[in-house]
Amino acid sequence: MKLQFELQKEEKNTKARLGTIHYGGKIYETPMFMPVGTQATVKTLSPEELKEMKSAIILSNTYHLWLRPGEDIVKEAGGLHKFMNYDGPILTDSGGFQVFSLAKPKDITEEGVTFKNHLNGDKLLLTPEKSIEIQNKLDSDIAMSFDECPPANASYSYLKQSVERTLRWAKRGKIAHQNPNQMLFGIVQGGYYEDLRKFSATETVKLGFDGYSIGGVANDHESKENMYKAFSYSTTYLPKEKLRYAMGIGEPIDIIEGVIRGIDLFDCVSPTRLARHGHALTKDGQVNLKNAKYKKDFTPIESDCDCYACKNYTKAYIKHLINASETFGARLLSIHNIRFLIRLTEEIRESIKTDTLLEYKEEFIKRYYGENYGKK
RNA sequence: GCGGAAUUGGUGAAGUGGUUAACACGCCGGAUUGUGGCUCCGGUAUGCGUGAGUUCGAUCCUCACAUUUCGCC
Repeated sequence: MKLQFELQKEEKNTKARLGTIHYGGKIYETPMFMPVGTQATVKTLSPEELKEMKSAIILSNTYHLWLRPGEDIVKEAGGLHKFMNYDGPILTDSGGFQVFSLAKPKDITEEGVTFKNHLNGDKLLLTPEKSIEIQNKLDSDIAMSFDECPPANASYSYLKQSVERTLRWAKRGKIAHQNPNQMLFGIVQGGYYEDLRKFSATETVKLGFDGYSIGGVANDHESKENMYKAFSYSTTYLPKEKLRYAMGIGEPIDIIEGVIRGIDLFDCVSPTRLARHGHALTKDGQVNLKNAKYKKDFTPIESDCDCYACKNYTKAYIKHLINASETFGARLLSIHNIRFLIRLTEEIRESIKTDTLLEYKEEFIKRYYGENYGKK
């Protein structure tokens, strides 16, 4: 059962889009936030809990499942859905991000990327063909092309040759792709250079993919403007009828700005990572529950939130769990933070329906950042 | 009662006769954007039991006292 995307509406004042994803007899709406479950689990959460918070697509990772337990074991289990008991759509990242996080530039060749297995030190070679083969066996619903995700400070000349190589890798991956039930996305790179993004997007589109990802946008912590430009430079050259996915993007404001620039899908580790470190996302900004001022705060994280954590537990209790390193605290905060981002996309979709996304953005910023927005 | 040992921050403790008293935990903050890592980065004793003395200078040396602790009667 291959996933189907339908574009439903474009907002009047921005490039924002409303869409539907048909999958397994169910309909999901875009723009959408996708929780990350690198090792075939969204850390601390069960699939039932994810459904309860209206999560749809979740992510998993080729590199990690390749190393452990191994793609053949997942295949023998009946594929990733059966293995982890998740019947919603699953997207797998190709291992491209691990090129960024684990490999050194000299480990990257035309053939592929040499990694040092972070579990035991073994030397491993991941190629576009291998990445696709693994994803075929995992039987995810959306596979990613194997790309190079260069660092934010990469030079123009490096990015240019990197973009060209990622294009050649995309072509090789497409040839290797064998799973008719699985979508395959191409990835647009090119840093913050308009001509490189344009080249990368148009050439990737020529190869013909089921959807398009925008990569290399989540590793610059200096300039949000650059990130937003990279969104625009990419989506401008992508076909309207296909899904667009901003890889690794998940700060609330970045999701809003991404939607405004025509992006449909977002994923990010931040809701679960922040949760494990004691932080809660709220409409009034990020809250650090480790702060002493919450010691006697017997109110929920957000009184108007419909999540399991907010309906049943107080900040003081969750703070205590986090301070005591109890995993239930991380679970409650993960539930809240993911639900927060999903609720954000629900509100974004409502404002696209009424063509009021820009007003929504202004109100969101005013409340989330107060007077300080832009001064950071 | 006699003899010995000890006394450094919230805790466990290192240390030196001379600019800012190590380290760890805790505590107080901050970070975190296609997740190796409950991780990373800051801050946290104007003072080294009390008093007196020696010395240019003492947490460090001397004496007294207090407290704790061990052994003996």
